[in-house]
Amino acid sequence: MNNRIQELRTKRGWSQADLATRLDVSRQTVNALERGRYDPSLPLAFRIASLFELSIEDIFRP
Amino acid sequence: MNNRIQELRTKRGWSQADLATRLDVSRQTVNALERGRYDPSLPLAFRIASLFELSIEDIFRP
DNA sequence: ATCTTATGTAAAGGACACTTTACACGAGGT
DNA sequence: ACCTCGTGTAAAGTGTCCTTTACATAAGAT
Repeated sequence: MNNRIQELRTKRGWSQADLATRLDVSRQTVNALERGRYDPSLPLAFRIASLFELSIEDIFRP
Repeated sequence: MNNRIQELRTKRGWSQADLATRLDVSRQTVNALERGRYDPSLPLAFRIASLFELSIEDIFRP
């Protein structure tokens, strides 16, 4: 599952650690998501979409 | 996380086993999702949304 | 040259997502 | 009485999600 997390994060000038804090996950989790090591849980996907004010479908594509 | 899976399934006259087949998961997984025992993975959430022709946000709410 | 910041990665562990097999129960049809 | 169908649940196993701790490296600032 492809995602635009890195693009959306850097567009805002945030580090992975910044984003991790805002999502209430570890920095390693943000790194793993950006590098495609695994997909987020559904609740985390909702937090990501809400933070970036986009729909889940706009950020992730199957 | 709340979801409308049972409502959408019964509206179509499908059994849990019918839905499981269409989603390519076990019947127990459908039952667990409907009963709120756990949330689907993100890929499965996409398959559910696609099957019902709705957005993930229309089916699940945090 | 040293320090800091950002990123990538590893290992070990806990919790969750999903499987298969199996059993129980109620409702309806014959 | 029996059979089938739909649903609920349990136990054991596998893999994924996410954690903490820890180390490595590159780039930039001083």
